[in-house]
Amino acid sequence: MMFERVLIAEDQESTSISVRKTIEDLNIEDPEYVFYCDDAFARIQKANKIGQPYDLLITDLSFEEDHYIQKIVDGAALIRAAKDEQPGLKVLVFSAEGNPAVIDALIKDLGINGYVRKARHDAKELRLAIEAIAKGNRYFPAQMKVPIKERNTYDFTNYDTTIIALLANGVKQKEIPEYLQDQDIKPSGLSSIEKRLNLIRDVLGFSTNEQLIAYCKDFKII
Amino acid sequence: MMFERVLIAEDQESTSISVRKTIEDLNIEDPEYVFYCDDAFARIQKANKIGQPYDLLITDLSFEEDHYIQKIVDGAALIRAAKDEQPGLKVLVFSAEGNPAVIDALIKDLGINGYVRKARHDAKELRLAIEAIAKGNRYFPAQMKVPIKERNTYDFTNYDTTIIALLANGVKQKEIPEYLQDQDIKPSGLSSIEKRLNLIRDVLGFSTNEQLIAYCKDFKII
DNA sequence: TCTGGTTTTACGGTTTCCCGTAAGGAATAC
DNA sequence: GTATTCCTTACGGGAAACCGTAAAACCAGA
Repeated sequence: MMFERVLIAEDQESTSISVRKTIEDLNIEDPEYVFYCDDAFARIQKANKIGQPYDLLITDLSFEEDHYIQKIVDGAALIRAAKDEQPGLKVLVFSAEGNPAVIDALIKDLGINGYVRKARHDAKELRLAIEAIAKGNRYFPAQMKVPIKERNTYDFTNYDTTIIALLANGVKQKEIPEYLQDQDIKPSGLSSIEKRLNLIRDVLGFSTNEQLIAYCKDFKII
Repeated sequence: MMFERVLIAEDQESTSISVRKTIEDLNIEDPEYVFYCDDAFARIQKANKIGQPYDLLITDLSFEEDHYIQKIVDGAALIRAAKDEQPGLKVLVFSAEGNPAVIDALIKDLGINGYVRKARHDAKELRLAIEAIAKGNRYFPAQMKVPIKERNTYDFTNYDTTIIALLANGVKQKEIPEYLQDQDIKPSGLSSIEKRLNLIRDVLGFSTNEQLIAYCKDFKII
């Protein structure tokens, strides 16, 4: 039982065209497509109201900002809003993001039904993913089963990222307490900050703050 | 006078499909396409040898690594190799990369003829760019004229990036001299390293190494 | 080979960071 | 109320980074 009503949220025109083509190759007529998250949500909302809800949302994760100010600025927020409006909506994420932690979070927190990485055989994969989801299955890249072990998992709290972001902005460690006090963030003592950084470095096996910053940039933690 | 022989180097299948479609819409028959840089270079080389060189190369910048080990691993290297083989070859870069410094380097160092950013209206832009290049013009995003001023331009040498990469890997500053000696990189004195870092931070207006690492990660210098 | 200039290195003082220990404070249990 | 525990902060010694200065090495050209 193939889908009938599909919505594509993807800001890159060229990618959007390809996705549409893949959909049409599956004999799904008139896939709808939008370039902004806000538009996507508006359509989902309206379709749901008039009793003709979408069967599947295919969405990118990162959307470029431009002069049209948007309420929903990325795919994760769109999925959250969409599921809120229509909990049963199937969601397939199509993104270049390769960080397992990010994908894992989407699966766990947002309950997405599939993930296809923009990569060498993405068009073929997209087709397989849609077919799988149509059958009630889920579709995730094969590597997804492995990487859970290899993660030196440390859950960065808001507190952690605040401190690390300050360091990355050139604030010296001993100046951080005043910054935290300004924003009423506790603990603000220099010792607490030192301890925290020490803990993080220790858990991740790092020896310097420089290494930590590099890591956080690589994994988009800051 | 439109192009006759076009080669597309793009590893994302979905994007490749769209680019081909755009080409065909311009009445260019049988655009060739490859998913690996090495394949692209091999075709350019062969075509040149038999006296039927390509008119235009459309290439991405970043190519995903997989189990096929490649000699040429990114678009910049491909362009360099291609221009070496066939200096007159027109090159259009089609990439998600938005950093003006990167694009500028391509224009200055590699003499590319056009750049289209993977973004909201990229398919339309791609068409315009191809038409412009076919007429002997160049095509670059409108914003390209502005950002030259806003750059705190510092030209990172190999030496600089080596040091910074070591820092980002957790090597302590005072340990760096031995690393450099192992690789016969001079100067290797701790003082020289300190001076160099001091200079870089100074030019860019940074106060800490952490800030420098963050910057280098953001701009893909390391 | 000498000389002038540049680059590299060595050295010291100061600041910052690192890290262990202990003192202070707040919340909870008894 | 006070004991216990947990979290936060203060302190101090040692290591590393920072930064200016001066000595040493290097490298032209005469």
